[in-house]
Amino acid sequence: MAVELKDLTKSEDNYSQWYNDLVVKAGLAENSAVRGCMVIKPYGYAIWEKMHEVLDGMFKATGHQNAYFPLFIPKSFFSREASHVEGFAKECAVVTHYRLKNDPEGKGIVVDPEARLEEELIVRPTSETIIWNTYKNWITSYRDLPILCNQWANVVRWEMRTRLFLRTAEFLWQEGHTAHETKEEAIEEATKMINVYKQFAEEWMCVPVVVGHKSPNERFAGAEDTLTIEALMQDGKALQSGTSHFLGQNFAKAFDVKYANREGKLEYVWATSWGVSTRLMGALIMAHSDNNGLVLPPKLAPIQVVIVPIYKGEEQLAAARAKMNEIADGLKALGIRVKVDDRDNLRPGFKFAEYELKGVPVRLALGQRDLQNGTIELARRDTLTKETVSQEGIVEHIAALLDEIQANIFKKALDYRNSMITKVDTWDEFVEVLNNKGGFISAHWDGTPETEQAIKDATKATIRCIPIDAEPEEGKCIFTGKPSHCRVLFAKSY
RNA sequence: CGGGGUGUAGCGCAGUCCGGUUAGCGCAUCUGGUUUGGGACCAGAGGGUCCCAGGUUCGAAUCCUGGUACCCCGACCA
Repeated sequence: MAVELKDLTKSEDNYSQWYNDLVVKAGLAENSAVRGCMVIKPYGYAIWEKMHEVLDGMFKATGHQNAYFPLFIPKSFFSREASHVEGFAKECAVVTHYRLKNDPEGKGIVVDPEARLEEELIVRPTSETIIWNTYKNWITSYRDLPILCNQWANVVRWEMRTRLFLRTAEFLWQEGHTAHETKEEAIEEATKMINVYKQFAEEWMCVPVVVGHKSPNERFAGAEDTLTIEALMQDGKALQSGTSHFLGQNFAKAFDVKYANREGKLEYVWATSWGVSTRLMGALIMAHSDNNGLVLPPKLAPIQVVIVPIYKGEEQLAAARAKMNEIADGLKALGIRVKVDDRDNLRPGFKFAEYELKGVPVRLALGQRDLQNGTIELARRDTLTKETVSQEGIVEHIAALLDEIQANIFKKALDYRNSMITKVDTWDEFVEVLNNKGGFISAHWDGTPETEQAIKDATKATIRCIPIDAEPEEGKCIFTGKPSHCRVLFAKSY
């Protein structure tokens, strides 16, 4: 296998090449034969599957139910909400025909021109329109509300430029779509779900995030307010990792979804939508990985503990195997995901390197010495340290250690992130920090889209969010000098 | 869509400028043996429409024309 990652020089141009290399070599995913799409390999999918399972549990615990809506959306649905169509029109895959046939000139298979659809179908880039067209039939009275649905699905966005996990033409996600009686209830729902995402990112992925509002420029097409969780990658760029939108009555009006309220009057319903995608995989990889490969938080690692035997000959292998299985059984009894790697054709050093590349949190190595002394070698992926410990109580020790590793990975990411939030008050400082340090820049902004655009044009930095817990503070916009009432976070982003 | 780069064995590449035996190297694979506490070694074997099409030539991986795919940078991107 001879895997060697290119040197990780953070915040250099080759960071994305390094990331790409890592994703492929760690066996997570690769580019597919279809432009801009990716193949998620079993190891990568196992991580996603775990994320899916945990998030799904969190959605259900907050009263949501899963449902499924069509992949294809009639073109006409799309144009009902003006800003929505404007936001997505440029990146839609369109189905125009429904049949192929043999080329009469013998050049293989061609699209049958006779089989043109009367109305083209859009491959969903997001499902608001088809879902609201459906909700219309489900809602007549306040007694039908709220509707709290979530969909796990794939969507397609024909982006001009793609990156594994971060921006692929097709990606997996979940999208929650809820309908409510009142504005307050919808806002509360949108807030609740962004906090679910924050909790998931921090407690499961060990990725600290800032919760905040998007500026109007960055808002979802069709939303009145977009809440976001913003994470920081190791090269100092921000990654929008999940969003929750308060849609107001925009889609209800576009699809004419009214309900009879408690006074018997017809009103439009209030809506939210919220989603996270396989982009979270990119966040997980870019937030923690080092030059030896992935560093996975124990809670999401498909393999939490791997046991590698060191032996000479069949007899020693058999002896090691017996002890390894005993320890593995003990770990499994505590619900720990453990793998015994007794492959006979690979040497220990190779296996060590391989599991480091794959980010396995804890590695045990068991050899003759250990069998004689009742010890075992224990290596941590997060700190790359190893020690020889007693086999006595090893199972409990590891159970506690996994929690410690989880906490340590988060702390490391949090310390880094906090060290990369820089307050600046002048334009010169802003440019200086942006070019030399990166990360989030906390600065005053006059609140206008024009200024945000001008800053973006000048520096490529955008407002990542207006933090939800931002303290009111009087100041002057770093670009125009006009008055501002709170700081916002700027960064370059993926 | 612009700028740059690359298509040669499963993977990574050399060879291309300056055309010339049977297209080569490393890794991986298979066989046999020795190994095994940080990416093993020896011996042998298998594996190729040199991205595609056309052209020039006695002869093309190499030169010419056209096409195509992928990668990086930009533009673009709730």
